Amino acid sequence: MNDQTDLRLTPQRMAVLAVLAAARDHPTAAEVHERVRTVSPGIGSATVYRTLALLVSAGRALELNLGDGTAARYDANTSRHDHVVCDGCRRAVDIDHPVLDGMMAQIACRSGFAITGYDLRFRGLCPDCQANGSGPARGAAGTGQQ
Amino acid sequence: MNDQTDLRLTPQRMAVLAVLAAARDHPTAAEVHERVRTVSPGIGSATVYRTLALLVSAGRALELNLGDGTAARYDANTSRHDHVVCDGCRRAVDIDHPVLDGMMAQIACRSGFAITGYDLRFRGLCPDCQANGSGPARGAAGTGQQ
DNA sequence: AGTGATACTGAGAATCGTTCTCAACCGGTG
DNA sequence: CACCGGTTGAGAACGATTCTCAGTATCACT
Repeated sequence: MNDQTDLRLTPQRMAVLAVLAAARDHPTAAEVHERVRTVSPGIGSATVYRTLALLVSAGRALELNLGDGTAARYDANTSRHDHVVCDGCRRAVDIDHPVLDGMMAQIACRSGFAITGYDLRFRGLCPDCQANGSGPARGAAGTGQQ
Repeated sequence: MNDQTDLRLTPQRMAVLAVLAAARDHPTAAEVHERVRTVSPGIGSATVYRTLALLVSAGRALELNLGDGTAARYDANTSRHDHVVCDGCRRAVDIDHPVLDGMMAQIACRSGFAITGYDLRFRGLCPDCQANGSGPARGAAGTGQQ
């Protein structure tokens, strides 16, 4: 009822997948739409959203929120990894790091939750923004969750 | 421009602060509005949002996103802590745990970012939802970030 | 080839959370 | 009292996302 039960691989879906696979940044749905349109001009935004959701639930893509109220971003790198988000330019960079499995067990034990995963996001200033002396972008300042 | 530089403590603001301080859950802005209204019936939602933003930037409250696309939540517990979010009922529970300071230094070194903080959120099923056998809530299933 | 059944699509409307705009208001000061 | 800047509430505006719906493509049979 969730997997590829009769799931067609239409041109639109292939285009979205290709765009996502080619992206080295973490595009929003709107950005994906824009890029897909260069190759499949008639595609509608609903289709892009639908396809993105499909890919996420099929495990072919990851959805991530930067923690400010901005649009969700998508990542074709589906291996376990985390992100650092720049407070200046909002860019998100992938990071690999030693995992928190031991901590998950502790948390599970103390909270009574059955822990299935975690999201970890670091905040900071990227090298470029440090050089430019840019402060945090307006509109999201001080709004990192915690 | 950020602190209590000429920040009036109006009845509305006191009401919002009081509601937030009394809340043991993590209410959304709409929930805060609803609760404040019982005490200050005429208050508008714009005022609630404004006040919440004010409290956050004054360090009197924390804003948090559950990572699905749902509304931001507010927390009067401003000490450094993280959350476990239930995939069933969407409840968020505070957790204290040994911190990641060492890891922050590593990440900073490897990524070139100047790391200023991090957001850590665990996902799982709370004891109640485990007992009820509830699967993940519809509408946000499989949508935790990363 | 003809016929359903079903999945997929695009357009646009609808929805939700949030912010903006604006006129009215309030409290303190000169 | 007149003024001033911060504050308020209502409602419009906004951006992101989902829903609705009618039209289309595709498959399984015949």
